[in-house]
Amino acid sequence: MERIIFHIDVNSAFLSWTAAKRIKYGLFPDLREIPAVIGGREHSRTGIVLAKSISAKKFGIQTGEPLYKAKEKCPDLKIVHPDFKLYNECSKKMIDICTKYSPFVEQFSVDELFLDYTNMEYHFGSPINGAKLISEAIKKEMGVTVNIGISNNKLLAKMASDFEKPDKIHTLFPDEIQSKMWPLPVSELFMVGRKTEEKLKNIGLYTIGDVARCDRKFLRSYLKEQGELTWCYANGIDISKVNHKESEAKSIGNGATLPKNITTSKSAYSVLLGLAEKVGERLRKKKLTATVISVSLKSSDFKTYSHQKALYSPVSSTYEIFHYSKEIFNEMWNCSPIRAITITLTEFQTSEDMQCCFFTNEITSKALKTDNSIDDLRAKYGHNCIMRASLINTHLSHKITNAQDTTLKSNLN
DNA sequence: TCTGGGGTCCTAGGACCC
DNA sequence: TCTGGGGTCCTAGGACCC
Repeated sequence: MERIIFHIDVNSAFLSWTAAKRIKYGLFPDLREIPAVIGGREHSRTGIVLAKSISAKKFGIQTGEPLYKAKEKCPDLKIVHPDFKLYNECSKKMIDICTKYSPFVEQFSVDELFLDYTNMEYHFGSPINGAKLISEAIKKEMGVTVNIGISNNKLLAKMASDFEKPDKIHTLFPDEIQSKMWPLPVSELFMVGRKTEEKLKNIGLYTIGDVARCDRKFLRSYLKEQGELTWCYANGIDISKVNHKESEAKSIGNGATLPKNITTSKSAYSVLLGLAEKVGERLRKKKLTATVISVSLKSSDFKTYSHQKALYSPVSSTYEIFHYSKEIFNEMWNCSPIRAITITLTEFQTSEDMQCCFFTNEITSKALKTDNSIDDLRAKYGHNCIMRASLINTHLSHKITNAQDTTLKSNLN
């Protein structure tokens, strides 16, 4: 039996959610009705456009471009800082609303989800009708609009939700693929990025239809697994299921682009310590330990290098994460200026497994106790209530600890 | 003042074992 | 001393997503 799958996508999510919150607090005008963007620190080199209003788009402003460039295109542009805590709350709320229309809901990203509507017609009517009910419920309860794509599988539903925006419902059933999807440029196809687009154009494939009609085996030999996938997607083939069970994270990482390029190992260590604190706190919050640590560096010419280390016993304390990332850093750094640093932890075990680990020594358990106390304090009184002496006044601490710690006040201004 | 931050998955090469 | 092939695991890098 054919399934009915919805893909639900919040229109300019970060901007819409922020706008809805401002309106709730009586702050006008509506950000969606003026040239406005959500973006980081305007005067720092890390400030880029994360989301834009429709009128900002009319000025040629694009997601991902530096804020100063956006401001050049539109001097009156309103810039509002992101509030990731709010976005996570909104994401959860949206899932709650959708779960009333089907128990099979899969979160795909902070602002997108899949919903399996199969057999729900009995309760909520035709797929179009069900989609209208969901769209109206989200609008009423959250004050934002969504696009909903409807089809028989996730890929086609996702492609459909990307058609005309905002506040629209589109279908893309298999008999509509030729007319609605094949004429689109190949770059519009899910999982075709810049590199693959170039390779496809090199062999004369410009539209999704070109790819669909090309020989499957040939494309596979040309692009390997990626070729197989692209051919299947171009033909609307996708057998993946809506996975409504929450899947465990496979990696946890934190990184930072520095205000200035780093040229000494001493300043790199400060950054590593700040990142180790952050990533460690997240790991411990999930009651996990990790056995692989990786450090990646971005040089001033935007090339990234990474090294990883498999550990004999799992770690979770800031002390250990810092210790090993420093070791990895020393091994790999060639003294060229560093633009950004990231620490990533993988290969998790639950911390219960670790507690009975034979190798857990006194230093480790002491470090863990300290970390847990700090984590508790921060959970209660906010991240900045306590800080390592070595990080004070480095202004790196500010950069790292405040990266996502935006207050209500600054968001409403 | 060019280009954030957090993820997943795939590939290719090398080490090591039988 | 020089030779094989298959399998697994690890690592670094790269592609893609939002």
